[in-house]
Amino acid sequence: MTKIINVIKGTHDILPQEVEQWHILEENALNTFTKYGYKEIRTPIFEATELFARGVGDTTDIVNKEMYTFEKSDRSLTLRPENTAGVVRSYIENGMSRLSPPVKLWYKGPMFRYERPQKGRQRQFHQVGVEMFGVKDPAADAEVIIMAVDYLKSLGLNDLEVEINSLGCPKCREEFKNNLKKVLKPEFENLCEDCKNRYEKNPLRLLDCKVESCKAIFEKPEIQKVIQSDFICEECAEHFSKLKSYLDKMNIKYTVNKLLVRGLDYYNRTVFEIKSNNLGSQNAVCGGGRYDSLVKNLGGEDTPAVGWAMGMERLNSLLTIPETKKLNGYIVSNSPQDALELACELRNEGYNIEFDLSNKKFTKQLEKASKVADFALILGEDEIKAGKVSVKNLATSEQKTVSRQELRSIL
RNA sequence: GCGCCUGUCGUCAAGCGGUUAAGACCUCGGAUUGUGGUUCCGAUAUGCAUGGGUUCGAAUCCCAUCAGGCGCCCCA
Repeated sequence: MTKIINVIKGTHDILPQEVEQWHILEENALNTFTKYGYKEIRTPIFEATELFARGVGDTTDIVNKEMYTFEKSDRSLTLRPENTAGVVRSYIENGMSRLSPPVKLWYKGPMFRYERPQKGRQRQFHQVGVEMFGVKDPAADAEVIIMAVDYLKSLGLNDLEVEINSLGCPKCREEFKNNLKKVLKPEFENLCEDCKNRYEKNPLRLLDCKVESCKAIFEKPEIQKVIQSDFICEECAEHFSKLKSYLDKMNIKYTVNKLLVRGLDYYNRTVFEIKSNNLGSQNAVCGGGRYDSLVKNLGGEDTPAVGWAMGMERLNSLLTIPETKKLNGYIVSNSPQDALELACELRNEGYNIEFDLSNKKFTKQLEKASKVADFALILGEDEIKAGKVSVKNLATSEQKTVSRQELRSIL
């Protein structure tokens, strides 16, 4: 037997029985984001590798080990691992800084990361996300978070936890990093391998380590003192406290998590995640924050921005599978020509109609009809002769023989 | 990239060294030549992820590869 070809590791088919859920995610996204004045943007699935190296940051895991990069005509191209860099590129390239701020954009689509697949993590996955450009005020941060919660509510997801934190600006963060490194230096040799790595790469992440011996080290008073200190500068602190008060006023429940640090380099000040307890270890459905220097770093005008992305597969696994919709009618007939005629006629008027194309036995056709449709439209010899059709309600077994015009009032 | 666990029909599975590889659902056919959803019969794995090895004998034991699950890292 010829060998079959399988899907690539970390990718999967979205089968017909699952696709209805995706429609729900997409329709609710369009409706919710439109309410807030967002417009959809669709950017290419691959971009210049440099965009991600400069945009996402070349010290990040995403850029260092997770990108699908290939060469074509002497160019280095990469399948997008996330879409913020692409949207920013488009914002700059299309002169959107000339539009009156805020510029509000949303997107959905596949992203690619070369990672070890597990639940809630695949190599090709889908994100829906939003980006708002041009507003420095924390009202923007608040609105974006509120919209995320609103969207999740529209999907029936009410009990998710919103966590927020402030990373400060590059300047105050640098100071904190240095203090942290200084106080941890004597303990460096006692840290786990991962933490030794993080010490150089991203000291903020150290605090989140799950290894017991590391946790014990962090408990030491002189280290706790640094961790607990409010390292962010006055301006950043004000931004953060305004955000909190906006959220309070809008009755958005959240917790401040000082250990919340996002792995993408472009974030500053506000970062947030929305988590679920039903997702295993990949428990964040939504992640985002402010990235005030990204537009400038990619060659645009200095433009503040804030946004988030949600993993659609993760959202999906939290939703209950909707029942598949039944057809309006299934035509039962041994005359394919008449069945086809009636089917086309009704379909043109917007009805969902199917009929048997292989001329199966009457009982088989009716059995099929009962499974997939609300009504059986029986078009036998007698009906054809009389120019009528017998309509059977498959839930109640009621059956009437009617003219084709009368049919519309029943369906 | 690392650690632990798993892999039997389209799906869910029983089997744990010698069986004709259970069973259920789905699908298809029949009982039922124009009346379904109930019922009853029947069909459907020369095969146990793939490749090696151990053994008189392997779905069952061992090794490798591939794939999946969980955790770490990281992230949506």
